[in-house]
Amino acid sequence: MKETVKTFKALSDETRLRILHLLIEAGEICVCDMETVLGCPQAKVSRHLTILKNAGLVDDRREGLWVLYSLVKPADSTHAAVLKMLRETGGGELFSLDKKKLLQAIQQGRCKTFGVIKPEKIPQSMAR
Amino acid sequence: MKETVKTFKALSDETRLRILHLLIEAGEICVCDMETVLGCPQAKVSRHLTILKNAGLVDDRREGLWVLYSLVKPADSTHAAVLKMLRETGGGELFSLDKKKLLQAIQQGRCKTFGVIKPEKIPQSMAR
DNA sequence: ATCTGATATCTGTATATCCGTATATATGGA
DNA sequence: TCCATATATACGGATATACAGATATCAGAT
Repeated sequence: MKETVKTFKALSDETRLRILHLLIEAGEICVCDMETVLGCPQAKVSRHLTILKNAGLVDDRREGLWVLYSLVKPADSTHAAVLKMLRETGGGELFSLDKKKLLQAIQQGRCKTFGVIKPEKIPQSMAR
Repeated sequence: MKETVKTFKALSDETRLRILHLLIEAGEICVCDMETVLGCPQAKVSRHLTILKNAGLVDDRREGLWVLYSLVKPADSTHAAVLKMLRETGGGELFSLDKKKLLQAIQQGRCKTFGVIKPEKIPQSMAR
């Protein structure tokens, strides 16, 4: 049950929920794109990503200069249920704005992930 | 998304998770039975119940001297998903002990809810 | 080796949360 | 009305968390 508490604590912050919903939408993106979309300073984004990683909710991998984050493949049933719940509930209005901002960043060439890092992996919902 | 954060914060505490699992198991019980089962002081239980109530996760109703708490009928999809998740994940070892303690309290006549308040409503899993 | 861009960590401060203890409120009975 | 039981709330201290700003690390290019 201790682990479950850790999971819920990780989910108890608006910025972290926005990040998770962004990852649901985009699949895998770099930290600087999160800064762009969320409008948060770099240190803040990085700190929250560390928390999500320690809670076992996201994975990271380095790709050149960048670090790309994505949702984990859920290991236990709690995580699976949590991620399913997040997908189902959608995130509300604030996240709709984030999604719009990501789309704009892509269209205006300000998105690194789908601009220069891996343009071929752009998700359906974001492709023009 | 603000509401979602509130929900997760309410879930980010071991005592509160134990209470929720207890309510899943017992259906509706009074505060003093929770004290007995959880082994927590009255004020602590009451405080956590207030937090769960403010988060919209539990309902309460007065029955004479006692106040009986139960899980809400979920209003929105986030709550429904959360409660479903709690039911599915089961709560782990610590809660198994709580369940045992509830059973013992019933058998030894120390449980108010199913001893004097509403003995006819004792759940299947607890009946001898 | 040095420079630059991207990301992570440290530090101090403000705020939030949790807990134990004490006190208040509510209900029913003598 | 007074008492006993059940529950809720207020207060103060300890710990945890979030943030901004500064600094450190890391990878690649020159």
